[in-house]
Amino acid sequence: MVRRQSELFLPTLRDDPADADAASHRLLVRAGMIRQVSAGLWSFLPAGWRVHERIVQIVREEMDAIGGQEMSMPVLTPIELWEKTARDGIPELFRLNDRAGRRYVLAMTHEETVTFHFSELGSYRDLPKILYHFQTKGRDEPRSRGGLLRVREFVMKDAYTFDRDEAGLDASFQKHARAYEKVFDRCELEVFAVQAESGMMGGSESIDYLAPSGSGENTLVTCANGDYAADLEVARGIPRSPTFPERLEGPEEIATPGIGTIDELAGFLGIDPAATSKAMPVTRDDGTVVLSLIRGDDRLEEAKLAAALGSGFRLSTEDEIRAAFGADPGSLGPVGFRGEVIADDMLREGQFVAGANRTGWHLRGVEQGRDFTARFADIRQPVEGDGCPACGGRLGFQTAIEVGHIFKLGTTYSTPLGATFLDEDGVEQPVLMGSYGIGPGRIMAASVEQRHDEHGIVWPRSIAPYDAHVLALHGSAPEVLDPAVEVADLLAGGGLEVLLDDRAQRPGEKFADADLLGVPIRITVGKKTLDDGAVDVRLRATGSDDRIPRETVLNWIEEIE
RNA sequence: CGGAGCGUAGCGCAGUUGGUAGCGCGCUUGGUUUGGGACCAAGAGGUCGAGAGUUCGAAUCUCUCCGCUCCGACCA
Repeated sequence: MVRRQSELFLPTLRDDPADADAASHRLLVRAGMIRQVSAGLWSFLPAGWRVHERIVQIVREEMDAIGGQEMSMPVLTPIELWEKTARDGIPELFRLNDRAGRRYVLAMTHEETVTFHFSELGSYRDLPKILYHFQTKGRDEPRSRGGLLRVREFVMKDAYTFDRDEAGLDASFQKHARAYEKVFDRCELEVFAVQAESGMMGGSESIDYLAPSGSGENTLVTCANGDYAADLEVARGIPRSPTFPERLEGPEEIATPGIGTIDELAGFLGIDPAATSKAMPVTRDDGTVVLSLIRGDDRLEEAKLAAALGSGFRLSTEDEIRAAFGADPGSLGPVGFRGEVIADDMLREGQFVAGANRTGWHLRGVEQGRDFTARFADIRQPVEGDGCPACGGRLGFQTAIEVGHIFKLGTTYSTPLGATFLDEDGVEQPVLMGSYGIGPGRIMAASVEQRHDEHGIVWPRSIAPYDAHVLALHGSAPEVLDPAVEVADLLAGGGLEVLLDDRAQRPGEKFADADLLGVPIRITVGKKTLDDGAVDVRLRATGSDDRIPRETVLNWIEEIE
């Protein structure tokens, strides 16, 4: 197909939009692909939608390849379904009423709906199944940002699997993991598959797909050796070993007047900050105060603590702290504390300085087991340069975008929604489910983040808005436009999607717009070369130029592929 | 929801002690141009985010509200 640029709705901008920070935000807006309607609400303009739909098609093909069946479920969902799974209280749910006062939500995901439908099946003979759809999701995000990076309404491909047993669920899960790898390969997107938190989805196992990016919401932790990749929230790093002072037979009180921070404490005592401990009291949702304890030079990873506690929590208030410890924050420690202590694994070995639970006093030589007992877990946040848990190499951090996430849900949804089947023995069993999401808009943004230069976007062929961009310099002049149309038709006849810049604009503006839009192959038709019957072809990715006879352009393109 | 900032033409911005709104880009018309965002000339385009107040007079001062951005909290 040939699209004439003079007809295309493609409002490119010469300047960056004022509030755009992320490269993808900046360039997608400038290239005339997306426009903002309101906070977190974006329209895709024609060229941008073509990219989106090409990604959608790749996802569709890979889903179909693993036996997925495409369907469609409504965005508007009666709230009763969400009440059954106790997800009606999620703050991100958009809620609304119809004229009769019936209550609805805008689906933020479709586990409830798909499981509701699945209940119509009832036999082990119906299993397994893979159902999926592309549908708009609504999420009342407290803070949308960065163009397409985090939005309040977006299209997601969500797939759901139904299996009779763990082995089946595992097989379904692995199929999706492989399909996702293929999707990202085909989109030429660099993506790391990492273990992740299951968050509000529940379930046992999940894999997050993170695309390294100049801008994003996740921090990807990787080892240079390629042995390890994880999201910062679950990553495990091995910090340096502390330099401990001489061992003491028992804890020894020491006055530390006015000292509140670890740096002050370590400086005052003349010791390694890593030989101190930091006490961070938190209050569980049920109101009990728990003491979380980490090494003095570490930071608490709240996601890990939440997982270890198995409940929500918040930092304790000063009043709660005084009531529980009888001391001010800054002098707290595990020795003598009557409540639960959860300590970081790094405190298992050695003697540390800890607060004495007496304002202005600390204890030296505190060791676990002898002086206090605690439950140990990995609750520290890794830092760059930590040792890799797999190989001992150095860990590095990268900003990343979450482009997909797959979950083993088990019976989390099937039980409350009554999705069961009868096995061969006529026994009713809950079906085991998995759920698998991928965001085409985020893939689009991540691709731009990974592939752009100072002039604009550099799309991979697979998801580019067009395969080839034919520029007719002196566009309105028939002696140039006619051969340009010929070239465009030739390419289209060879199966390419072609954008023909037939506008009357000056050459420089056409080149600049072409660079911005980022179509992989550019063919320039101008007076300069037409005398020789030639055109110039340039690859956006490499900037390489070739001058070739215009009738052989298609062969040239086939050759380079 | 906390902190910071910004709302003036399609986009990017200026507007001093309050006196009735401007610049660049873009757009329209005519002309000269045309291989990396041309030039000349003539034009069109604004409830100055909204409301209330102070004032003879408000883009400008006061109050309230709304919207948007960034940081944090949050995040299937």
